Amino acid sequence: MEMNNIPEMFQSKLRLMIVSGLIRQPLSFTALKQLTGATDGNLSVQISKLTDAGYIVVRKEFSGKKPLTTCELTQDGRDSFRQYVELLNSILAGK
Amino acid sequence: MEMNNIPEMFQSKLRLMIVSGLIRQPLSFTALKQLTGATDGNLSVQISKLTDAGYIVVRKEFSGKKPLTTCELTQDGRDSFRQYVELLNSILAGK
DNA sequence: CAAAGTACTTTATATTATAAAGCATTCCGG
DNA sequence: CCGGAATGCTTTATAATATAAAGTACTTTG
Repeated sequence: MEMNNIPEMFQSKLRLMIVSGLIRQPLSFTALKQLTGATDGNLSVQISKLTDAGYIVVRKEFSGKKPLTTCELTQDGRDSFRQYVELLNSILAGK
Repeated sequence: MEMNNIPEMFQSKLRLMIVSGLIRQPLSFTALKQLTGATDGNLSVQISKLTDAGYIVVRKEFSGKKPLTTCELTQDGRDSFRQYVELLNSILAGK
């Protein structure tokens, strides 16, 4: 069935939450942590995977003397998410 | 006596160790930590003081995804240290 | 069904910074 | 001279991220 089309990247709740959070605007690592309630390590890993997949881009800078990591959805990530939702919609509609 | 001429910056063993360590070449935060055995917090604070005093400069960058802090002696810091040693020499020599 | 492979999560540790708290020293006034 | 106030250094805790190792779960396969 269509289920096989579900992209790897959306088969994790945490990654789904990250992408969902980024739909409206870019968010910092800290903001994503609060939003998702994930542990530092897990969040870091999943951000890396989304980055490797080209779904998000990460910008690193120093805010004063401390590191600041900001995540933003790419057009590709946005499109993939939209397609994924459409897929679910069509499945719901009985295919 | 001459003792009053001892610069503020050299009245702390840790700062003295930091400056001493930097005489030969720049060192990273981590290297200074190993060299001095200081705690992170203390080292960070004393590096800030030396920076504010213009004795060292700090460069911050990302080494991969992690922050890397490198400290280097300024000409001013080097000169001050030299003067300080000279002062001690003269005191030792009986003024 | 057991063994193996995969993937996600947690935990510990690494890099630094800041803030708060603890200590020690010096300096004052009485 | 004694009891505080003022200073300054140090430690401790916590914050911002990353990586590696260990734990857990699910899935695939013989």
